[in-house]
Amino acid sequence: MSKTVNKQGSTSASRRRMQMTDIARLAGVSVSTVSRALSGSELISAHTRERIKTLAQQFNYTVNSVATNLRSGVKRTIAVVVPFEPGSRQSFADPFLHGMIGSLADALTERGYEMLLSRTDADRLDAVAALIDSGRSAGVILIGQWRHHDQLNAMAARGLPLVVWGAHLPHQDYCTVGGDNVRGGQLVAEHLLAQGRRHMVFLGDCGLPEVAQRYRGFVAGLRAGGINLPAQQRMAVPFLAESGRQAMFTLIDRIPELDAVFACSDLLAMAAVGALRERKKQVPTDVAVVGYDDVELSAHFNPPLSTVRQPIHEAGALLVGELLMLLEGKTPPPFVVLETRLIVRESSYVA
Amino acid sequence: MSKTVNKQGSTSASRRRMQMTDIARLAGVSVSTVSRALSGSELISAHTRERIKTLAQQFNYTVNSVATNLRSGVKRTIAVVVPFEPGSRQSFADPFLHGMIGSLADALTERGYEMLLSRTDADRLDAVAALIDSGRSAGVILIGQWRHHDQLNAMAARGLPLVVWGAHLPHQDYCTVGGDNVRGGQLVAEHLLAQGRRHMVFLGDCGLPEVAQRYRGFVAGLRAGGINLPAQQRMAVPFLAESGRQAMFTLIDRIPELDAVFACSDLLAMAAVGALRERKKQVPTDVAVVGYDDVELSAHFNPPLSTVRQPIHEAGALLVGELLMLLEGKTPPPFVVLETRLIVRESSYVA
DNA sequence: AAACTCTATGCAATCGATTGCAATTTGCGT
DNA sequence: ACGCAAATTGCAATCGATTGCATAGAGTTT
Repeated sequence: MSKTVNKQGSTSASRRRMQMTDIARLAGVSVSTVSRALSGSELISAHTRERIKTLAQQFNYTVNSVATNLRSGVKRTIAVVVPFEPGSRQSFADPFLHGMIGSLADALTERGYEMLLSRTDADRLDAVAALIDSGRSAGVILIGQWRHHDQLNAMAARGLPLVVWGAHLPHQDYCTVGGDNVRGGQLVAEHLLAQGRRHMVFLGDCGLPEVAQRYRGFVAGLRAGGINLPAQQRMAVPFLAESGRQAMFTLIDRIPELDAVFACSDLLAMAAVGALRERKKQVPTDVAVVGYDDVELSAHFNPPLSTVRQPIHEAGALLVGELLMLLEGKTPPPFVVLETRLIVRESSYVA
Repeated sequence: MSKTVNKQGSTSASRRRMQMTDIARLAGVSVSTVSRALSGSELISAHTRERIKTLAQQFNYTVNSVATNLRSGVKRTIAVVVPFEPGSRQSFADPFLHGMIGSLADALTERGYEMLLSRTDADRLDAVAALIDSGRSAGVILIGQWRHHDQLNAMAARGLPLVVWGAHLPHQDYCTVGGDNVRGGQLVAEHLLAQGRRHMVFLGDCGLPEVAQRYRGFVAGLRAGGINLPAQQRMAVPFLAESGRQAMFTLIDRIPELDAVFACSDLLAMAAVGALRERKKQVPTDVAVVGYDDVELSAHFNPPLSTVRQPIHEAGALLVGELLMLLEGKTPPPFVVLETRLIVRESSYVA
């Protein structure tokens, strides 16, 4: 016969899944034996073990991990939570998030964990706790702390296994991994000053801790060079290309002598370049642009984008590592600040 | 007191999770009553029900969905599988995938499902079956069929609830949702011909069904305009920016009279623009570039990128809808081909 | 006050696996 | 052939919930 026949001989609709009892019956042994054989227990004779394993494979049987979890209490699912701004769900669009998710997916797969991806309203972080309380996941990795430092502290106080990608803040009871945002902002300031720029603007919402730190570093760096950044040279924009573009138009009109833009994400920086181009400003000749994150596309942008690199890959591995430590009852470092480098490309450099 | 105390009064390490028996004891009723009260059953008096719900909230109790699933047999987790090319894990980097994942996340959340995100070696798709067989997820949404049409057919024959984003192929037993790739390629051909372009190149790996269809449409469109596309004007590149860049260099050297590029993804198109720029070719004046997907960034690229729009949002909703139909035992349409539009922007249009 | 509805709650089996302990089989010495 | 240890395998309790059926009260009718 060339065509294999459905083992249940059923009509395609109602196929009951194989389960351990079925295999046990087929092998003529008890479920205990099957369970032990499939988990490779030495208690079962090598011969029986192989026979059962083969049988299971033939019938496409895989142990039901839901039942296993229930019985053994071990969960191998980690929730990765990506908050979005209430109102617009759009924040998922930032390529930085994708890089982060990819690197977390890698790190989790490597350690044998599954990844439950969950988008949550940034204002309803209690849903995060429910992911753990309901047993759906063993722990949570949250990307960005947004405006909810206190809520996160409360969750940590409840002992929820939680690690956060974000800024290190004072009075912080939860674990964070993040870049050195202050230093990042400072590096950009120094670079732009060295390029002879004097009239800068900052794109980013300082309501978010990471952005606030970048801003602080930037302002401090400028001040050290004898330059002030008046409030009207800053615009609080969400991480959305269109918002960045609009904000940029406003700033161009407001500050005619504008010669440099520091955007707190590469996405915003790209949008800024677009807006400048529409207003016939040359990048970098007229206006230098620096972004943040160093997403993959930045190197291929036109012109290639100067930016502050966030070590995404390292971050993913660290976040996962720390969460697993928490789950094992160990105490990970309360915060890790990763090294941050400025990558100068053509968008801010005139030879 | 300002600091809240852990309900269990435990040392942070070993906190046993609340469970239904605890709530039952606290309320002085049986677990059955708690179960019914929390699920809002009319069998329980309104008064008791409210009392129990309040209690549960106070103690941060959420029913353990693992146990619920086991007992009720209903699973509310869907696996989304993103294959990567064996060898390089990089294919996750394509922004189109992120858009797709985002839209699936939305559609699933809306319908009350969780999303298990899984990266799998494109050559080991049997892992996909295991996701279902092991009960980790109720069904699978696979992004792209890659080179595994037959394996997918086999899985469908086994009755696995599976829907695929990709091309509609002959002899296909699994459900697909995809764009009209042939038409897409054809639209690009017509557009480029109308722009007076004559020396085109195609970037993309025709080993993948979707790409092959785009290529077919493109070639057909060119032929209708009296132009041939010799094999050496095509390069099989994976969906990676750097590969696109290198391929483009090769093609520029190989075809001096080159005046148009059709890349089978926006990512490749952007990389192509970068390579052209490095070789001092103006886009679109010297060379027109058209991409595929219309990812969010394309509109903000420099120059804004002409591209074929794939209706990602609609696709996500459809994929989820069809999978849920399968799970309910209904029969969804075997394939859906979504309308495909050419978006002309500056990268291929000279006024 | 007995008989009979309802309403609200509890008992116990069940989902599909794991695992400590008991039971059976096998092998070997004498 | 008998006894005993070692090697296998099976029984039954368990994980945390759900749900059909039984039952205890409250209220109504006669």
